[in-house]
Order: sequence, then structure tokens, then C-alpha cells
Amino acid sequence: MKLDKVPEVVIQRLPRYYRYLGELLEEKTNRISSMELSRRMGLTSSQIRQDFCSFGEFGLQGYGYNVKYLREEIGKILDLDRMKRMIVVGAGNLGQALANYQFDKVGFELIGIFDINPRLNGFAIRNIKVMMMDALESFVQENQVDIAVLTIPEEAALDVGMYLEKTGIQAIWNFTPVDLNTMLHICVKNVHLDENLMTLAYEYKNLLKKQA
Amino acid sequence: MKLDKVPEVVIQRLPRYYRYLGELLEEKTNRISSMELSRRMGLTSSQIRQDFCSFGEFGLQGYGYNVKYLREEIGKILDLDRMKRMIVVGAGNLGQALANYQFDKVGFELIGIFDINPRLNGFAIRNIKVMMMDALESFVQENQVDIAVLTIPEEAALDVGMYLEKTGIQAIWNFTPVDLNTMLHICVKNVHLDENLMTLAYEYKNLLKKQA
DNA sequence: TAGATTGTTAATCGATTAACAATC
DNA sequence: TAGATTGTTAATCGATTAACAATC
Repeated sequence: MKLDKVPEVVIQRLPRYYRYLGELLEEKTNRISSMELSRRMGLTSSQIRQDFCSFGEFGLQGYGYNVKYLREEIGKILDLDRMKRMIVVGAGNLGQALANYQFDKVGFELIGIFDINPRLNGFAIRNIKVMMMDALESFVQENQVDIAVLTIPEEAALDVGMYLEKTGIQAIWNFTPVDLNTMLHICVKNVHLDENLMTLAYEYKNLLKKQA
Repeated sequence: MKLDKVPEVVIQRLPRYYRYLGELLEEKTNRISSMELSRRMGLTSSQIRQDFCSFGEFGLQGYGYNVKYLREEIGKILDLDRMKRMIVVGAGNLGQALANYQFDKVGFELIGIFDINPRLNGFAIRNIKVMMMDALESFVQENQVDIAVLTIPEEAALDVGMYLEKTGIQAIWNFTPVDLNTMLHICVKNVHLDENLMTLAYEYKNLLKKQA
């Protein structure tokens, strides 16, 4: 039963399946049952079969799933094969850290870094020199840019976000604490680290309470 | 109807409520209705009332919610008041970036940074010198450490995670791509940046498809 | 063929939305 | 008092789990 639209919750789980299947491949395992995979991942086998069913039929009765094939299919759904071109906007600590990350494996290639601080002008990270923000517009016109990683201070987030949208960039990976997705019409994924840490604080409190 | 256990999904939303209520406070708004808040946040008013109801009664019929009071109560639930002591393990790009972050606002104080690279020994970030890993055990014994931020390479993640658990640290904010929560018995929050980026790739693909 | 395991339907569980009596 | 808005119950929706016929 191949659905037209894969449910959002399933999409959220795909990268994790992709990683586990990659690990299996490294262990030279070329087939796996939903039961065995469920044990490894801490899910139910029902959920795994239901998830895979939502975007196609990848298994074989009495056999299980072919690891390599299943992994490739998930990669296709997530569009990991096609290279996307990425720039980092905001070359502070976090921006530099992300610029050093190896996102090539998941299909992202870093082609530019931008900042407003003149002292960073020309400073190179992985052979890519930091450019000034006023050079961004022409850069986007001359180079196809798929996605901008936004690592600037909160105060500038909305302005720069709207500016990026205006240049024609259609996806933003947003590390500022501003909910840009509700304000822009392009594709935005928020990473709110502070919110994540707050939920950890809650869980930690509960752990301590249980021990007391 | 105050529930014994606040549902996980509600907890995930609390930091966002906390942030919006903080913004309202800065605008000197001291009361808000579920209807008005729902407009701002892009939720339904029903959900907001249902969420708040799950951990108490904070509103007043015909009036709405007192912004300052509601925010404080959410802060208490998340345990943001009590200061937690935090160390960063792995002083690479990401570790340094996080060490520079201001997490004091949400109740976390950085008290130590650790790495295995001797060249970083003594290098200071925000007045905190990087220490070598072999000094970690005695450091934990002499200082109460609540949480470790784990920003080390994937290969070392499991070993160091188990080591941290053994020292008595009870919470890990895990930035490695390893699912430590399934392997350790302490409180672990995973931040899998690569997985997050993969779901952005999926959404971006769909956006392009819609336009074609 | 017999055993194993999928794909899929049905049952359950939980979360969101709608509705409205209670009450400020 | 009249209007507004909560707290809460009921209805709906969606996601997870259970079960099993189909089939390799």
C-alpha cells in the first residue's frame, strides 16, 4: 500500500533507519528481518513494517529486507544522492563549527561562508574564504545556492532571513532562536538548541526526583 | 485536571511557550488569552488550554493568563531556576562553540572543558581552561557535575559515554551520531544534526517538486 | 513442502480539535 | 449584569500495536 504522502513522523525516523542500515552494511550483513532490526533500534517490528510499507514494498516474505537495497531506497526518498549547494551565513563559533562538519555524506556541499565582521574577511575554513555580507546577493546570482545555514545573533535573524528569501534561496537551516518557519514562505528547519537543553533539564529533574 | 504525568509532547512544547511568554513580557504585556497566544504561535487555542491544563490551572475565566506567572510556572516545571553544573567533553569546533554559548539563562553553568589533545591543554574559553581527559575523574569527585556535553568523534562516543556514566554524571547532552540513550541508564538527550539536515533535504526536495 | 516473515487489515492507544458549561 | 474566556468533556483524527492471511 504505497501512500501518496509519507507521514511526517515516518520521515523523521528515516535518517535513523538509514544510519542503522549503514552500520549493518559495514558489518557485511546483507539481509535483516523487521524483528531483528526492531531489537537493535528499540522499536516494534510492527512499526518498522508499517513505516516501510508507507512508501513501497521493499521486503520479501519469509526472507526479510535486503539491507543495501532498502538503504538506497531510503536515501532516494530523502534525496541524499543529489548534491545540494550550501552556504553558511554567520561565521561565529557555531558557524565555523558547522562549516567544518562533513555534510557531504548526506548530500550537502559547502560553497560559501558569509559574515559582517570585516576582521573575518578572507579568513578561510576548509579552503573557503569568508566573504562579506554585501557580496552575498551577487554570489547567489552567480552560483546556484540551495540552502543557507543561519548562525547569526538573534537580533539579526528575521532581517537576514527575509533577505535570504529575497535573494531566491529556498531553504534555511536555522540555528537562531527565532521561529523563521512561521515568518517565511520557503523551507525552514529550526534547530533550537536552547529548547532542547531545557527539555533535558526537565528529564534530569525527574531522574533526581525518582532517586530521592 | 492536574495530571500526574505531563505528556511528553507537552514537555517538548514548553520551552517554546516559555520563549513566547518572555517576548510578551518584554513588550510589557501582562495578560494574554489562549486565542491571542494561539495566533502568535501558530497553534490552536484548544491545544494551548489543553497543554496548560495538563499541569495545573493557571488562567482565569473571562480574563486569560497572567504572562509573568504562567512563564514562571513553566520555568519551574522545566527546572530552569536551579543552577546545573555542566562540563564540555571534546573541545573541537563544536565543543568550543557550545562552550561559548550562553546557557546560563536556562540554568546551566559551564565549569569545565575536557579533551585528549595535549595541544589544547590550558587553552581557555570564557576563563575556563581546557583540561586533559585523565583529570576528569578527580574533577568530578571534587566538583558536583550535573551534565556533560558530549562533542567528541563518533568512534569514541560509546567508550566515553560509559566512562562518564561510571564517574557518576547523570545526564549527557549528546552531539555524537551514536544513540547513547539506548545504551546508557542515565539521562541522555541526543542532538543528531545530520539527521535533522536529512529531513530538511526531504522537505526541500518536495518544495522543488511542487514548483516543477 | 514447511517455516519464516512480509504486507496489510483491524484494534488500540494517544493526541488534537470542537464544544460548552462554569465562572470571572 | 453581560461578555469573555477558561477548564474540561466529548468527538475526531492519526499513530502505534496486534494479528494473520499471503507468499516467498
